[in-house]
This record gives sequence, structure tokens and C-alpha cells, in this order.
Amino acid sequence: MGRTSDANERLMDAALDLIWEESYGAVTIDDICKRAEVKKGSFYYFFDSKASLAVAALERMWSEDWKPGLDAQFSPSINPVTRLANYFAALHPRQVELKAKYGKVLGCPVCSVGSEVSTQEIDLSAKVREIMSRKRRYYESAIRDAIAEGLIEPCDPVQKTTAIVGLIEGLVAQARILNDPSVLKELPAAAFGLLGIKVPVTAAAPASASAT
Amino acid sequence: MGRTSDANERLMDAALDLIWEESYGAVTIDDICKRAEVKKGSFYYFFDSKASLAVAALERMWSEDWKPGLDAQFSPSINPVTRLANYFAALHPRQVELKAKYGKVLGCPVCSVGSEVSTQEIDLSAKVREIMSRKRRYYESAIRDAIAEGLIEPCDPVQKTTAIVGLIEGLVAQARILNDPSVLKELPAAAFGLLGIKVPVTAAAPASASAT
DNA sequence: TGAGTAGTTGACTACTTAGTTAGTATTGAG
DNA sequence: CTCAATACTAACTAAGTAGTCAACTACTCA
Repeated sequence: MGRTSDANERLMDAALDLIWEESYGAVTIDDICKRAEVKKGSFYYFFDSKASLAVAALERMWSEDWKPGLDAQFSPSINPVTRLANYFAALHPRQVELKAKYGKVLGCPVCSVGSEVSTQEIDLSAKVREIMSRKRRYYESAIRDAIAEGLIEPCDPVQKTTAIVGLIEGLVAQARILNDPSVLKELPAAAFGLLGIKVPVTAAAPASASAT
Repeated sequence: MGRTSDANERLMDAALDLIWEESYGAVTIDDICKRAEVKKGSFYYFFDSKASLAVAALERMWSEDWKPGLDAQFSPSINPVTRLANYFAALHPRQVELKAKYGKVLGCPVCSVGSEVSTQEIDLSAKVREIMSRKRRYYESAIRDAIAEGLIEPCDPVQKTTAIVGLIEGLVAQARILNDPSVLKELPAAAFGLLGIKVPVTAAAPASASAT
């Protein structure tokens, strides 16, 4: 039934890259079309606006890139403290890699876009909140398991997760602003301090995830 | 000698407000001129570009609003742990107040702008880094004093400050994204956990600062 | 095979934006 | 009072921007 195309995927990829490299507001529909090698008429064939493209692009990023990696890293088969330790330890090399590839520390596209558009673009910020909430569940579940197994001292896992998310986001944002991934080296120790663990369990798994 | 004016100050105030309420990229020079009731010709009489106006506006915000408040709150005459406790405790009511005034949680303009423009606008992001670095010194000094006075366990104050800054920024950003100041209620406990203090010294001073 | 459908295109409009300029108004110092 | 420094303005240009559309193309499946 008719012609096939991957132009919509090229558009989502181009949009995500550009928004990540620059910012949501700095990227125009023309820029996205140019990078995706798609004419503007085709853009409007697939999407209503830059905001709706961004919503689709973020959802795609979640399901294609983030979710699979997080499912593996936060597998309940892994010791909950190890899950967290591996995840925290992976953030620094990840941003180093991004800096090597793009010349800049790019941080987290979801948080950057979220902070930028939260007072406008309601559909897009709803999607950002949705993705952040999905990601939160991995941390929260690990923290809950750690408490149940007596690996960390009892606490409210919801509050602890909020603090952990804040710490991660904040350090990642700092790394972007300073264009310096090294602040993320503090993350494992700081996060474990926050969780009330003195000696972090040193990572055993291969690490290297694509999330954030 | 010649005509006097406060148009440049009106422009800086308008720019800061608009950028804070929306974002750097979403605000145009025309918007700023309209809010400041200044014609565009006058804008270009005082400033070269939106970026140079933003640099001036941030510097003005620092010297007029932030510095005086921080100097008072972080006075060396105050117990260092109390300095931090009061500061942490003030962030939640501050964002509540902003939400009441503007209808939205606005977060921190410096961090938001910094994250948005860090990969472009080099002068503006240099100014952001400068202001963040100035603010950092207040925390760092309090942490150093607290260590010296044996109020918190010995640690590297530079690393601890990085973690504290990350936690604050991250929670403030979350509050903006969720349009909900209540995540900041976690800040004092989380920050003290990070610093290795079990029972935060309850605030004694009047609180209410304008910073962040 | 051919017919309908999914996708593509370039040229178009209407509008917004940054930035310029030539001339005008206001002020304080002398 | 006056004149030179400072500030202001309306009207302008050139470029960019979102969004539209009618005609076109190539694919798939019946």
C-alpha cells in the first residue's frame, strides 16, 4: 500500500541530536529538515510542529535507547547496591565519550529540554515528566530492594529517590555548563553518602550504558 | 552632560524576568523592548545583542540581589552549619513565593540559562560560570569552617561543595520541571546526609533571602 | 499490471526577527 | 542661554521562519 519511508525516523534522530547539541529553542524546523535531508513539506506530512516532533523523538529515545539499557543495568537479578553503583559509575565515562564525539559535554537531553520548556510547551514538558518518572522507578526499586535486604539503613525510598535524582541531574547539568565531565567523578561517593553507605560496592559488571 | 535615562536598567530587568519566566531562546529582543517600554533603537544604543544584554543583566542581578543576601546569610559570624542550614531551608519557601507571584516555579535563572546556552553563546556561559563560581565560594567556605570547628567529619571541601552544588541545582531544576516546589523540602535532610551530619541544626535566623 | 495510497517536492505566503539609520529631543555644564 | 553630549524614535532593510498546497512520484498489493 503505497510508498515506504524512514523520513520520520530521520527527522526524530536529527531533532534529538540538534536539540541535545544546542537547545530546543535554538533549533528551527529548517535546521532539522536540513540535517535529516527531508524537505519541509515532508516534515509537515509526518508532524504538526517542532513540539510534536520533539515529543515523538523523546519517546523513541526512551524505548530504543534508554529502556533496554536500564532494564539490563537494573535487573532484579543484580544486587541492588551493585545496580546503583554500576549506574553511577557509568555516568562519568558516558559524558567523556560524548565530549570526545561531539566536542562538548551534552548532559541529559530530557532534563535540559524539561528545564527549558517547562513554563511553555505543555505537551513536551508532560512527556519529559513522564520519561523522568519512568527512569525514577529504576532507582526507587533498587533503593527499596536495598532496604529490604538490609544493605542500606531504613529510610523513605521515595524521598531518597528524589534526592538521588536531584544529585544526578544536578551534577550532569554542572558537567554540561562547565563543559567538564570530571565533576561526575564525585557522583558515586556523594550518592552513597546520601544513601548512607560508607563503602560503595565496587562495580563488577561490564558497565557502558547509553542512558543519559 | 546630556540626557539621562534608566532605559538600560529597565532593559536588564525586563530581560531577566522574561528569560526566567520562559527561557533564553524563547525571548526575542522585541519582547524585551516591549516589556521594558523601550524602542529597539534605544536597545541597540545600550547593547550589542541579546547575549550582551543577558550578560549585563546577570551581573546586575548578582551585585544587586544575590551578593548582599549571601553576604548576610553566610556571614562568618554565624556558625557554619547554621549558615548552611538556613540557606537550605530558605530555598523551598523562596520557590513557593515565586510560584505564587508568577504562577510557575521558576527555579534558578543562572543554571537554566547556563544549561541552555553552554554549547553556544560563549560570553554568556562564561558569565554563568563566573557567577556560579562566586556562589560556590560561600558554600565552600562554610564547609571548610565546619570541618575546622569539628562540626562535620573531615573531607575534601572542594569535592563536598561540588556535590552540594549538584544536589541544590538538581532539586531546583526538578522543582521547575515538575512545577512543584515541594521536592525542595528534601533538600536540608539530603544535604546534611551528604555532609555527614545526622541532626541538622535547626535554623535560628530570620531566613528569607532573594538568591535563587 | 495498474490503481490507489503513502510519501515527496518546490514554490509560495504571511509574518517575525535582528539590526540600521537619519534625524529629533532632552539635559547639564559653562 | 546655548551647545555639545547623551538619549530617543519611527521607519526602514534583509533575512529567516512557520506553515500551506497542488502537482508529482514510486511503491505495494490485489
